[in-house]
Amino acid sequence: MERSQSEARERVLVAAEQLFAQKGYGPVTLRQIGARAGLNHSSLYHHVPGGKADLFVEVMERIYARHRAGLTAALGAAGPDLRRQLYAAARWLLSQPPMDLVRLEHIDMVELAPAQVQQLSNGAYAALQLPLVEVLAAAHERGEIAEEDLDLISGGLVGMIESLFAVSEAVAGKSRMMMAERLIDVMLNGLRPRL
Amino acid sequence: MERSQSEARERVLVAAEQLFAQKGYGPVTLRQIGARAGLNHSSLYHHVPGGKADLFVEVMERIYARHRAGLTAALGAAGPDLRRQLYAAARWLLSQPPMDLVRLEHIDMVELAPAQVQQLSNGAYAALQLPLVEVLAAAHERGEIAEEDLDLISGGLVGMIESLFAVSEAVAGKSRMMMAERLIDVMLNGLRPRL
DNA sequence: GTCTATATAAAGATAGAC
DNA sequence: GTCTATCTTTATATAGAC
Repeated sequence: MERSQSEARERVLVAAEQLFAQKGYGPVTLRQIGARAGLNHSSLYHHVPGGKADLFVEVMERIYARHRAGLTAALGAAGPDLRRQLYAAARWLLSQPPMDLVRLEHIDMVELAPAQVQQLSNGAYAALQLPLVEVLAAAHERGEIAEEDLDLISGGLVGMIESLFAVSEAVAGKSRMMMAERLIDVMLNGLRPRL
Repeated sequence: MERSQSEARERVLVAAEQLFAQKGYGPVTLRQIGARAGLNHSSLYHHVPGGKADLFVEVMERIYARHRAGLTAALGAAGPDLRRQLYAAARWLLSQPPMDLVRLEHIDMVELAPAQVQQLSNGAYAALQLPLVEVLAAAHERGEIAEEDLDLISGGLVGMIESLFAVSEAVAGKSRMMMAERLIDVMLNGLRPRL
């Protein structure tokens, strides 16, 4: 093992994951992470000598890995129908904390070193875009969708679904998943009436 | 005048607007705002006695007012065609700093008092959704769009366009405006081929 | 209106005892 | 591995001179 794969270290990573996913990089303090992991904040440096920034990058990698696995599994379990696949992707994304890639790009990453920024950018693309691009490519080959720029489409879909996290379900009067399904239907069929 | 409408106060509000729009609430310090306004940070309390939180709310109200006016003007100047109207809305949104409503809802607002939260939520809706809902309603009456839930559609459109702020134009190889136009076309016509 | 000086709190990080 | 204690910095906020 290349790192101290202790049980306490795992607790630290889980605690940091919950807090970073919820509030981003800046607002989370090492004392909060330590408290949630049952440790004094100074003990974190034993498990993650690189400090807060290194901890954030490692935790984001874990989040990306889970998203990539979760999205791929959801898409695989949805069967061959594109609409059901996109529903499944939405269900997965809405089951997780918001990724808020705009915040990540414009706020969190500003505080990190360039190499860390590059690492996170690549991870986000592989986790959130690639699985969707694959099913879109298959649908494109079947002639079900016309558009060729699948990166653009997958990004637009993810952005639209994630933006539902800004909507209060109480105010909207329906669940985010219901809203996501209608928006996906619009993306598939278009706002303009079909003849 | 109910407040000290001095020239220095205006400089403070402009400086705060730029910084809050760029980084959100937490990461911005009063010292940064003061420096940009040419004032010691302690002098800010003369112009905004309520401190950082009050300053943020007042500044966000100004941002909302500008968005509402800018969006309405852009839509009006676009003429009667829905596609051109949506293009104009995208051009406006992409000309301004990201609003990042997910961050606002899940991070910034957590640090504010409930009354301030309510005020900001209402302002965001009136600024970003209402102008779009109006043109969508007109198009709906002309029979150009089938979907009835116009709040959902306008929210999805805004979220999709704003999510382009997470995309590097250098990586994508095209401008955000070009991407926005293609996504709007997809929303209008659908991914599925029209016969 | 603006400043200096300061109070108070909390952040990231390190040293060293156990 | 974990702690206490501390260093250093920086944040919001206030008091009071000018």
